[in-house]
Amino acid sequence: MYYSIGEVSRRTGIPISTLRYYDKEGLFPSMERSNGGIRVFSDTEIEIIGIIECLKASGVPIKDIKQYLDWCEEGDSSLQKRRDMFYERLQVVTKQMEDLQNTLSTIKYKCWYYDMALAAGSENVVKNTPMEDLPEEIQRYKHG
Amino acid sequence: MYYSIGEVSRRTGIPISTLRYYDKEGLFPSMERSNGGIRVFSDTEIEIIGIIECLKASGVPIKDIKQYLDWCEEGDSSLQKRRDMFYERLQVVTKQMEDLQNTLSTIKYKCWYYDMALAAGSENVVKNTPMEDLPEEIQRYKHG
DNA sequence: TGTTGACCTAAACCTAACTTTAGCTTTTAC
DNA sequence: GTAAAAGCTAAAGTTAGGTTTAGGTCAACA
Repeated sequence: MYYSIGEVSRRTGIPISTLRYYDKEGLFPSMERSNGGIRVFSDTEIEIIGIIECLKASGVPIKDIKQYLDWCEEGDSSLQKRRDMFYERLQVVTKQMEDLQNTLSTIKYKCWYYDMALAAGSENVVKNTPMEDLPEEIQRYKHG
Repeated sequence: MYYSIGEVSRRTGIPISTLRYYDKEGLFPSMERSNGGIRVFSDTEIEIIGIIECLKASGVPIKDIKQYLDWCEEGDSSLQKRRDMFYERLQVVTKQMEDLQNTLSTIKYKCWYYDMALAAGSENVVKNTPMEDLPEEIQRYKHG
C-alpha cells in the first residue's frame, strides 16, 4: 500500500511538517518520489515511523535514530551494533521506569498530604504530623 | 543548617549554573543573601529542590513549578489548586508509565529479534518467522 | 596584606526538535 | 481547462532549559 504525506499524518497523528523534517534528517532512506517529486510513503515507512516513536520515547536523539536506520540498510554486517543499541535501551528504559515509579510515589504522598490539609482546612495540621502517625501505605511514599 | 551554592551543587549533583538559573526564575522565593550578596541556601531550599526534581521528572515546565511555589507562599487559600495540580500529575505520570511499559515491550522484542538473528548469522531467518512460531513470552511484545 | 578559591551579574550563546513562512509546482475534481 | 487542494523547498524562526563568557566582588587563610 502507498500513502500520501497527508494520509500518513492523519493516520499517525504526526504533523506533516514533522514528517518532512524526519525525511530531511534521513529517517526514510528508501522512500520514493512520484515523477512530480511528491513523497510516496509505503508500509516500510510506516514501520520506520513505529521504530522512530519507540526510540524517541526511550530518549534516543534523531541523529542516533538515523544511525540505526543506516545500520539497517547496511544489512547483516551491522547486526551486532543494532543488538547492542537495543540492549543499551533496555537498561536505560528500565532505569527510567524506576525513576518514574519514585516520582509517582512522591506525587501520591503529595495527593494524600493535600487531601488531609483540605479536610482540616489548613496545612499546619498535616505539616507537623510526625512520620509514625502517617498511614502505613503512605509512609513508604514519604521523601525528603 | 545553611549551605553555600557550591555545597548544594555537590550534594544534589545539580550544576551551580543551574541553581543560579532556578533562582533567577524565582524557584527559591524565600532564599536569603549574606551581607555581601552571596546566596544562603537553607533546608527550605533543599526541600524545594526535591519538589523541583519531582515535578520536572513528571514533565512540568519551570514556569508551572514557579506557579506551584508561589501558591505555597500564598498559604492555605491555595490548597485546592495545589491539590488539583498533584492529582493532574498523578494522571499524567500514570499514563507515562503505561507508555514507557509499551516502549519497553517493543525494546525487549527487538533484543530477542537481534539475538535470534545473530545466532543464525542473518536477519532473514527471523524476519520471516511467522508469528505463531515466536515464543509465547515474545508474542506479547510484537508490534507493527 | 595579599592571594587564592568561591561567589556574583548580565548578557550572549547553545541545542534539539520542530514550526512557520514565502513562493512555487503538482494533482484532483469538475 | 481551470481552480482549489495538496504537495514541494529553502531558510528563518521558535522554545525550553540550560551553559558559557567576561568582568568583576567576597571571604578565608598564611
